[in-house]
Amino acid sequence: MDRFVSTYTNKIDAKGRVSVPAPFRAVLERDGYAGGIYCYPSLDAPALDAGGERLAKKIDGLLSGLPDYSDERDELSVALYGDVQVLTIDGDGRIVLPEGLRRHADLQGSVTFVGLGDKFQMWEPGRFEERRGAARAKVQDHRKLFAAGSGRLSGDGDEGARE
Amino acid sequence: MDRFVSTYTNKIDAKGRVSVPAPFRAVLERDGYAGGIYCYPSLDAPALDAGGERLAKKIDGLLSGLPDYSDERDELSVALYGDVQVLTIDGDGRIVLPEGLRRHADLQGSVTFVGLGDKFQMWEPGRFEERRGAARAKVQDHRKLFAAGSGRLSGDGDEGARE
DNA sequence: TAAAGAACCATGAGATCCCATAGATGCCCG
DNA sequence: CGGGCATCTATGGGATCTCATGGTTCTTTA
Repeated sequence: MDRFVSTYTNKIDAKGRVSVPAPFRAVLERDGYAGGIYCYPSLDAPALDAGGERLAKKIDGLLSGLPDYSDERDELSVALYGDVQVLTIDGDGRIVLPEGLRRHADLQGSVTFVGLGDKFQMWEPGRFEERRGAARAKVQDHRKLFAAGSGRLSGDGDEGARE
Repeated sequence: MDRFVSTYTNKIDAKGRVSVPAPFRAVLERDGYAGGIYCYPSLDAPALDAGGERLAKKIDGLLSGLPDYSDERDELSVALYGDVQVLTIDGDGRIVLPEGLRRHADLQGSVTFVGLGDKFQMWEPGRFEERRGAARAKVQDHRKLFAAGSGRLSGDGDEGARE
């Protein structure tokens, strides 16, 4: 199991600490954990993106596709690297969320960790519920496309009882 | 054949544990069991979908068509990965159903496991009977389409029993 | 030296493991 | 052919371990 999966909600304590869900920590270690996780504001959502080495490499990969010194690359570099913070995980599996990041995602009392495969996001729990609803609706819309392609993800419903 | 087949009903004990039917466990092992089964709410039924590595790869496949770091991918990931839970099977072949999943399928005293080939579903026994009845009626209507497998309709029990 | 940050300890709830029982099945050997 | 033994599965309960969380102490630095 080497991907971030599922969602967990943990509390932020008085000092701004939050426990990273244990399953996520396990993934990070397998991912070549180098003392800290990479974290930055999501480009298109009031949330934070985070991940380990694999995520960092992926960002590198995106940039390497663009010519050096191009405007596009500069812009993307700033967008992707500019706001990145390396958060260290303490002995008890907790991170401290810096003020800036917390503000972007509007995090206060607690944080919802959402696995997205090779990275995860941190959301304000209420906001995340909205987003989750939208995401589910979208999956419904696209189900036919999925079904046509690589097979049925979830062909349940009335056919569920077939044998 | 390593497909999930037939239906079984097992009890949920006081701690929320349920035995995964032994034949299903056998299939999971052949499927490259990696420490846990993937489980998520069915999109359009009060049931849970579950499976092993093959199912996980299928989900990966759905997303692999979308570009990294696109809004769309993030959004779909939330629904596809965010709702997934990895349930570990203990030494006695049991899993624990988390509260959220149990609620979606309205599971209380016992669970009906339904094999669907690549994956299986978990239903509240009563609800499943309703579905099964409806499905049978439907199949009767379209009998000719299934002419080749005419004998199978009522033979679920026997069929499933052999492995 | 005061304030901030990092490492360390404490604890309760929940999850996991291990053992015990019982019913069912199949097999061996008489 | 039949009795009994071994096995496997589902299920229950107790012991143990993990994790999230809160608090305290030590370090660093301004």
